[in-house]
Amino acid sequence: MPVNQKIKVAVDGVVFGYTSKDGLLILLIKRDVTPFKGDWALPGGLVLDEESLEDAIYRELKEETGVQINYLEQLYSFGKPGRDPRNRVVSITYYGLVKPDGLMLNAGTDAGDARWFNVKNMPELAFDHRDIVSVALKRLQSKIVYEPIGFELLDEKFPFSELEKLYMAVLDRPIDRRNFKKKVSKFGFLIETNEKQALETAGRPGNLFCFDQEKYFQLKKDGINFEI
Amino acid sequence: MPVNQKIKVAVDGVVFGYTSKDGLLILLIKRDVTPFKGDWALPGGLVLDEESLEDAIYRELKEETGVQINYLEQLYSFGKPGRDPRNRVVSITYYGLVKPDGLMLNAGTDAGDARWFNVKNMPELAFDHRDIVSVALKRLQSKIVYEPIGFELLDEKFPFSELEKLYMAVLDRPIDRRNFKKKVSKFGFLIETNEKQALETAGRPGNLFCFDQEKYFQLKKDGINFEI
DNA sequence: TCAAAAGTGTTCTTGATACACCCATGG
DNA sequence: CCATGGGTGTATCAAGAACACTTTTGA
Repeated sequence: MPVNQKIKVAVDGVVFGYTSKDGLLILLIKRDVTPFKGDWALPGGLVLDEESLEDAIYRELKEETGVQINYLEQLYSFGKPGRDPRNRVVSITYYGLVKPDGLMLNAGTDAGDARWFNVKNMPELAFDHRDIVSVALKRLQSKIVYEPIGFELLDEKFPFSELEKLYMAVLDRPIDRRNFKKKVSKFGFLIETNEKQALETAGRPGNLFCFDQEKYFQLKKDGINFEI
Repeated sequence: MPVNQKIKVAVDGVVFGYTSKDGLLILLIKRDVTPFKGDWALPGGLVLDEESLEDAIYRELKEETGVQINYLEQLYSFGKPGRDPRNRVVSITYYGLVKPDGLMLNAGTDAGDARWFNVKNMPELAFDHRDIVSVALKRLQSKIVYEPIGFELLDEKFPFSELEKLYMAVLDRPIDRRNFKKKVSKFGFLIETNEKQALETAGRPGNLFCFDQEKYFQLKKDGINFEI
């Protein structure tokens, strides 16, 4: 039994954001140390001896980017020898979702080099972070059709078209507006408010909706399952 | 940056088997060291400095149980401080499937204390292994309905009723034989042979079927998705 | 000849898909 | 009054669910 194991444990986070203007976004930081100095990478770092994995990823995200996470879930663990050229590092990765009002960076301490990139227009990434992003994107795509995590990427109140465009951006395919509305409405956790969208552009303003989390959890507990 | 991190990295495996006689089975080993000496636990152990996580779990399963794994997939990583009373251990867990002809234990070196238990009749487990099994079972249940991993729990040739009973055992609910057969047959990767089941009991013997892996991968590549 | 398990089709209901015109607003 | 984007309903088709009797074998 090797008690003198040399493996280190890290956490890394794939944080997604969304705006209809910029599409599906991912949060990266610019490395200021070797290896891969100057390259972009996922936020993350080593786990402290006494903190849980979740605490570690929240701490790293706060320190390095200052974003406010709405949803976080463990993704996968990467541990191939050689993925970090310095030491053997096993990284437990998470993916998170941020609402548009939390996209503002630099609220943290040393977030000077954090930036959002459109997922279709990412730079080269350090380590095996490209693989991690790829797994995260697939997970997001498959999860968003059977749990309403899409709402965690929108403001509290949003026009219906935002939800629709978000799904198109994440799933990367067209969606029929009428069928989509029928499906989503059927579940009953979408509340229509009396307010209307504030426009910056021409076009008819849409009604604002919000997500009824209470009702969703109730439905989920009763065993009703959401599927888009 | 803490370079003197004290966390250890382990792998643990939830290995499922199935026979129509005994139902859905899980592989446990009896601990012969403290802590939890004499209790049952999942097979697993610390990862060696130079081996991949997958190599580690295969090695541990072989050393501790000698089973022959047909399917293996990473499950989840558990890392709460205190889950192991001795040291901080982060465990990357896997779940695996074994065909009935690989159920034989003791082919390994020191597998004297490995045993199969029906999932509905497990003993108390060491550490947080009960939680791990619970996650694995949910994963198996959700995976078996959209990927044909069920075939990895049956012999090469099997009567159709075995497949049906397996699904009932895993999903823990009744299934209509005719509807199930229609669904499964529709995909076209189920081959009917001319052979008939050898009976130990009364009743009409069923035709034997086998799973066409080639065809399945072809269909999958073409983007056809299986769902029971 | 009885008990046990396998084999097989049809009907009905529900959900999925395809599709086009009118409405409210800003410029 | 025109351009832009939001809002809405129906008809067709496919898949899912419910359901019972006949056949083959061992005892």
